[in-house]
Amino acid sequence: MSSLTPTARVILGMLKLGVTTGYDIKKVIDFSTRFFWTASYGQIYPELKRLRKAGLVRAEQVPRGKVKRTVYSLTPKGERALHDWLTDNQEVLFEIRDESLLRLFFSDQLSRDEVIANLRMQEQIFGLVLERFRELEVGVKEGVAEGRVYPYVALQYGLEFMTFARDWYAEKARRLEAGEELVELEDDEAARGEARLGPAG
Amino acid sequence: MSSLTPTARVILGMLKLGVTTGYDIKKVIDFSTRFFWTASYGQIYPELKRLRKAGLVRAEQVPRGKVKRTVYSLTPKGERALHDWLTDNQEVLFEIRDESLLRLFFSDQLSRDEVIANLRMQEQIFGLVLERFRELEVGVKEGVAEGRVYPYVALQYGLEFMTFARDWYAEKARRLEAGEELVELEDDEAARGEARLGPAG
DNA sequence: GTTGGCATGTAACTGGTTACATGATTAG
DNA sequence: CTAATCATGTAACCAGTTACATGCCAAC
Repeated sequence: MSSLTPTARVILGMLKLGVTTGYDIKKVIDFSTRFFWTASYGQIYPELKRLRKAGLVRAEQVPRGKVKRTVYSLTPKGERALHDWLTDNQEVLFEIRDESLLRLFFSDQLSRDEVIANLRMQEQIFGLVLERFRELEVGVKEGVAEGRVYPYVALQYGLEFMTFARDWYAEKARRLEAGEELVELEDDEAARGEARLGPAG
Repeated sequence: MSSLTPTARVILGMLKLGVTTGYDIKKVIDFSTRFFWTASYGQIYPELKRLRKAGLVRAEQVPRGKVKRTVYSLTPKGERALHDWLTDNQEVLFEIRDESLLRLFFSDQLSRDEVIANLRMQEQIFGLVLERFRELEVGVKEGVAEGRVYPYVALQYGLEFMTFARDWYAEKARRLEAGEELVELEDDEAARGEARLGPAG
């Protein structure tokens, strides 16, 4: 398996895309991968130094005027490490931390109106993110002609996912507002016993 | 905004559902919220003690035989904190960390076959998770009749999301295998310049 | 002249995982 | 008798965020 630290992965990838300084890497992350992969200065700068010590990147001082500025690039070893990671299919990391889902999970504690409010809020949040993605789309699509196809493909995933999530919450909210149940019990017995069964205790 | 730590949120929610020991909380998390909210013993036990000091939960020694065993329950203050958090809509946390998306993002560095392999792998992984969710479905659905509706609703979200993700990767893989492009350029000029434009550098 | 962006960095902290340790009980 | 599971906990570590600090440069 790849021995690169999480932050090293974005860094090497960004260097390969021609992003050269720690500052720029952070900037590019913040309008591209940020929705599924972030990094802060507090990680990027130390990691660049570690990568340099490990021989995966080389550093060059290229000051702009009197502002010191370190330009990084991949060494052959770094290129190899990047490629190895990109093609390594042992255990791929996938993590979601979604507080709204956790709240949904516990929503039997809430009144119908409270649940509706939460669902509508989620609909709105995902809608806003979707809008942000749409704004990105133009710029990212321009990159396609220059060979940066996959950032656009990844963005498509984001657009579709956000659309799915927004619509899912909207639909559940709509049903609750219409007085429908979110879950229909198939079995008649349980269906007759409907309504106000409190949780276990 | 809610001042509960991330781990405190699941704990209070689980206590309200009638899960009483640190051990049980961990067990229940591991087959329910784990896909969008985890916690380890290293967090749960210390957090239970903190919550007790803060007066949100009370602890009672209920040994089973000679095995010491601490049963926790919510105090009125804890109930209030839980409800406040569940209805607090200031800034809700949503985080994804998806390495496969990051790799997709950088996939212009890879050959078509390598990309296909990655996409197929993702399809498979999401398919497996989907199966796991389907296995959970029966048990979780039984809870609905006892008033635990929303765990099942949350699971529905999971099922639909996994289906979406699996199919998305499958479709992209299919297209690449069929020799289609993942992105059609609208503009003719760029379309003629197709193929092998390396990234920026 | 002052705001904002370029550029780099560090220290303190938080949140979380992993591995380890202990010991009782139950099921086979 | 022994493996699995119940039950609790800690220490070491890792990853990551936030806030702070510095100083130059360009634009208004």
